[in-house]
Amino acid sequence: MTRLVWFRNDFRVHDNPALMHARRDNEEDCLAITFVCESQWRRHGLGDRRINLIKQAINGLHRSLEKLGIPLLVIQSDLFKDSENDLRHVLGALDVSELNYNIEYEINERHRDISVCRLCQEYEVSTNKFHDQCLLAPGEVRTQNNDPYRVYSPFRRSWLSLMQDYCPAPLGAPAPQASDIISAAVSDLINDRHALPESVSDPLWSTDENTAHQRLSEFLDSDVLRYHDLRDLPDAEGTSRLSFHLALGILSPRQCIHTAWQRNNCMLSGGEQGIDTWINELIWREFYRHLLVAYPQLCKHKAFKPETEGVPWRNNKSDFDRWCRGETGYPIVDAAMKQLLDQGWMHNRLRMITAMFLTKHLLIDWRWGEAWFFEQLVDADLASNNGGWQWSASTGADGAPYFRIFNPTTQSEKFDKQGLFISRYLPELAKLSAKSKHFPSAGERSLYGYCDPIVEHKSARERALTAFKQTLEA
DNA sequence: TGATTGTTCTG
DNA sequence: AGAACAATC
Repeated sequence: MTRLVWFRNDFRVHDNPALMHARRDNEEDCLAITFVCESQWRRHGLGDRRINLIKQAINGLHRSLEKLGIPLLVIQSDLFKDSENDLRHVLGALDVSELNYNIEYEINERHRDISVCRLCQEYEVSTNKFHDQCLLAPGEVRTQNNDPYRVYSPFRRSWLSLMQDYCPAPLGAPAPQASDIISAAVSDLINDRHALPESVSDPLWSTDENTAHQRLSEFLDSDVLRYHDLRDLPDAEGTSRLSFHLALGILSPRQCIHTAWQRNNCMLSGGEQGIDTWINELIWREFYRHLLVAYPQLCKHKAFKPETEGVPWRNNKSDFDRWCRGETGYPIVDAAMKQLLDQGWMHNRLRMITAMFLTKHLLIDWRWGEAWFFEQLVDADLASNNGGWQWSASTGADGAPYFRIFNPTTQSEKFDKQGLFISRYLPELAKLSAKSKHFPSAGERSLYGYCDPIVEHKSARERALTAFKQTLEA
């Protein structure tokens, strides 16, 4: 009998509940399986860069599993429904006892899993599902009324009290599997396949699990102490940059929080300020996942607040394109958008500034921006991306009130005081004084070849206020 | 996890 | 004039 462990968005061998369960003893052999559903991923909006990185992560996983004596069957399936057929063939070819996997919470993924479980029933294969994306599974954190939380602060309070200032230790990696346990059928199946072609590695984003562990310890050994003070400064590299590893499951949130908890004198809050603040960000991550599960409309391009569906978005394609390319004439916005294109990543403060600029100053539907970020980001994650966008657009559960509109120039002066980040991505402005970099004069723009502002701040702000006000207070 | 505007208080 | 504050968006 063979146990399957299905890797989906958890490309790691450490702290992987499904993998550990499949290797709980040596009674049966264990085969890892994963499906490369490129068309499905594109349909979900992932871009080239991220898809390439997933393939790289799969190849890395392949090598890690090899060291553990666990073969990985990589199947290229196109769409989810194709992967179901492909799984059927595997179940037909092998004597499978069980299928183990860690749960994905997005709607298409859940539907796929429902039909896969049905398929397993047909073949008398038991299915074991595990929560690995949150420390407290979605649904476990509820108000006294037994409702899901809609507001962050009370969610956080409740989350912390349920955790009781404790964080369970990560699971580690399973013991290696002896090669003689592997059944002939599995060997035949594996030998029949060719591996996923090695993709070009991305110098900025390592998919290697051990490198991620190193970065985590490094961050929590020193950088985190300045996290509270530096995390809002895009030029400072004050953030962990671990969102990518979390998004692909190269790291688990438990590994992150447990390491932080240890460094924080075994506290989840009320300890060192930097560590507290970082853990708080990870609780935001849990919050958005819990929301996604509690409110399925979030998976279907719906606003959390239905009344905001009436906002008269302008949806001007050429304005949108200028925003995407970083040609709005607001330096902090443009530098940020160029960082996204350059790195497949954007600093969190800049995500808020650019998102608010698109939805408020340009009055363009948050879904356009959400899709662009999702395509470009190496850390693209439906729950967090949607949560952030709906926060900025004031359509979300616990969003910014619609009248809280960032002034991009003020944000720039506050968080990029010397204009160093702006200079990094807009070298044409390098010669300007720090003061001018935040918003160059008309003369300075034409002198250095920088475009004119796409909208005038004050009138754009008023346009957005009016649009929201008429919609929400009608 | 704001910004703006108008008012009062300070020097 | 400019800080400090409150009301409003």
